[in-house]
Amino acid sequence: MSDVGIKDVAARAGVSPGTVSNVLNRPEKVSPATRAKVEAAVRELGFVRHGSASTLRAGHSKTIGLSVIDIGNPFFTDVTAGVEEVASDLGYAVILSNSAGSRAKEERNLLVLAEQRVRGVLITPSDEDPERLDRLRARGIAVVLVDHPAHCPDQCSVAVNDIGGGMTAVRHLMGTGAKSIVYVTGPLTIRQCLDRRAGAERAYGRPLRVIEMGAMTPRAGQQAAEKLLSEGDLPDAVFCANDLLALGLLRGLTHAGVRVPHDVALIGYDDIDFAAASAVSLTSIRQPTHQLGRVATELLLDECDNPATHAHQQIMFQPELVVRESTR
Amino acid sequence: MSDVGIKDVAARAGVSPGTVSNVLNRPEKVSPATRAKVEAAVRELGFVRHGSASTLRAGHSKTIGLSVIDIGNPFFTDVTAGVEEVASDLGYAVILSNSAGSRAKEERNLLVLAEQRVRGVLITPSDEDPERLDRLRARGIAVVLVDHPAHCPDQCSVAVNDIGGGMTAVRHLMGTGAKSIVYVTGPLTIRQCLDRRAGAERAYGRPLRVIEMGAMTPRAGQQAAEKLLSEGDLPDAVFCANDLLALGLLRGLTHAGVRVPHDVALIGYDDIDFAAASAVSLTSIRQPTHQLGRVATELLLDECDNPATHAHQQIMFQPELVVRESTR
DNA sequence: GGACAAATTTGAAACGTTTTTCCGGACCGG
DNA sequence: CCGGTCCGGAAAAACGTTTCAAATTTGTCC
Repeated sequence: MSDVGIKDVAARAGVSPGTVSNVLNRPEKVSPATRAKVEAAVRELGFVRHGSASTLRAGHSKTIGLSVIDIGNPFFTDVTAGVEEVASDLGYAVILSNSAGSRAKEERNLLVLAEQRVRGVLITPSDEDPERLDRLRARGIAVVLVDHPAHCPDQCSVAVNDIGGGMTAVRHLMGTGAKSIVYVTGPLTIRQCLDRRAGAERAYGRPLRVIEMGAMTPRAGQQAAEKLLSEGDLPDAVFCANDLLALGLLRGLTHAGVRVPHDVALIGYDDIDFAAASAVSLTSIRQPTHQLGRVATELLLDECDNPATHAHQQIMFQPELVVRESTR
Repeated sequence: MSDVGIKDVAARAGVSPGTVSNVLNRPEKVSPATRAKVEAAVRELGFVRHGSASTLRAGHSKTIGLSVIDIGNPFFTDVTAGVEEVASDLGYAVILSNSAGSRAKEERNLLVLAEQRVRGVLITPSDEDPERLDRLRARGIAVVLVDHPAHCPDQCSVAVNDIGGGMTAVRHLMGTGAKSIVYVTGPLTIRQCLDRRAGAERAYGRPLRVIEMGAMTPRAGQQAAEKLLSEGDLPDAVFCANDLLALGLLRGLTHAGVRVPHDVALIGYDDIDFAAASAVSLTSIRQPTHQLGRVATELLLDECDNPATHAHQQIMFQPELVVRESTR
């Protein structure tokens, strides 16, 4: 039942295998009459093309790889959803790999992708080292950087302006009258955290008081609240490097009897779904996550399907302020 | 640079292609000396096996498919993370497809998976119709049902006891002294929502007052709060079919000045990360989501790699009550 | 009606592995 | 020292497509 090949279809339709292949791949090259015959045979026999054979002979596959840093983070989930949408529409399969913050795992995953002969790879690199990616590209696998600006103009990238986002956040806080502002962040080895701080300080005009946590989770946010409270003098406002931190912080402050936004204003980053749903809804910097995934995939597939006309682009989206209760 | 094949390696190592293949696939069949030579050649030439050629000849691939209903839902995200972990460990690639609740899209995705000749498929079916899956299995593609009990004993499935979970939830609420309880749910066409209600009513001893929403999102939860408030008499407790609904409801109630848990106790379902982080932390029914993904993948790969000894299993996990502030 | 061009279709040779059969030599006991 | 066994490695035949040149049919124009 399973082993219906192109030859069986050919026999059934009374044509040669080559013609069947043409019907499958260049329908316009074959006369309507035979095309109909072949399509009927395909349907009757339940023929399904053998992707591997096709890939082997044609030299390229219908799959792309997606390598993210943390599939559990709603940010990446949204990106992934966007990627899957576009890829699926164009008949591409998406091979998902999660580097889980481990450089070694990322490396292993890229090897698997190379073995699968993916057409291209979408990746949010876990560090700045471009060497692994250059190796992929040397293999003829297109690479598009996601949420990371390209380091050179010979490749595509899709990112969001984190410096601008940081500026917007702090400008908004100052607009509500905040004088003293604290920046609560994840590891400052992460480019996003760094850039957001840089933007924030540019708007602030001088260095910010920084609380750096080891992770960017609700739990870490709650710990940050304790730290903030134990340090004594409360700031007028807090800028968190992402919403998970902000939600945890919000909970920690509320518990200690600190009222948000009355005592302390609070702004997050990412505008994940839960930002609007928390007890005090969270002002945040919205990133076009879904769009990020979609555009990155479109760029990648354009590079694959139209290598001749493809022009590499480094796209930078602008984030957007979403004002809610936590800063009102 | 890219096109180093097994022959090139063979030439370099001074052996035949067949021997290289043996080193790659059955290292124990080849003498240590030649194995070392071949491995050196592989390293020097940067050889990467051509997965498609391998699949074509060997008749089976190193990929599995994962078809989920909504990649945006933290529940599925956790499952996906578990799947990816196990698959990646065993050298399998995961092709992700998101049916987004659409039967047609699910069907298209399954076709793509069939073309890719995946070894097996993990699927949370979007409806009860087993026909599509039987077709896959007729093709020799193993299928494991995720978060859905198998309808017949000739296949594997991994699910969580939703009836038991519903019972646990309502028993807990009654234990805190609640007399009147409302069930806030998503569409009752969804098996999970139905089962949870069934369990809840079994514990309650009579039909529950039900508020059925069109979606299972925070927004829908907030609308449910409005509905609840407009209907006048507040219950002692509310059981929500998932945490997203519960978080939205919590926000809606809090806004209206209703105190949780003092005026109304509240329990959710899933125990997503944000349940612990909300302003009033949420009591919930925890499902072993990550485990669900892991075990399902282990079953699938066992079925693929040891077809002889494999015994189909229908695994049913028990959910677990996590008590937090919203019911204290 | 014939000649030439265009449009279709054919047939066979790849693509890079795995697998199976087969062969030469090393090793063993008698 | 001989015959039989084993073991490691070689050679060649698949696997199911796509592709390309060649062959055939169809169509056009005088």
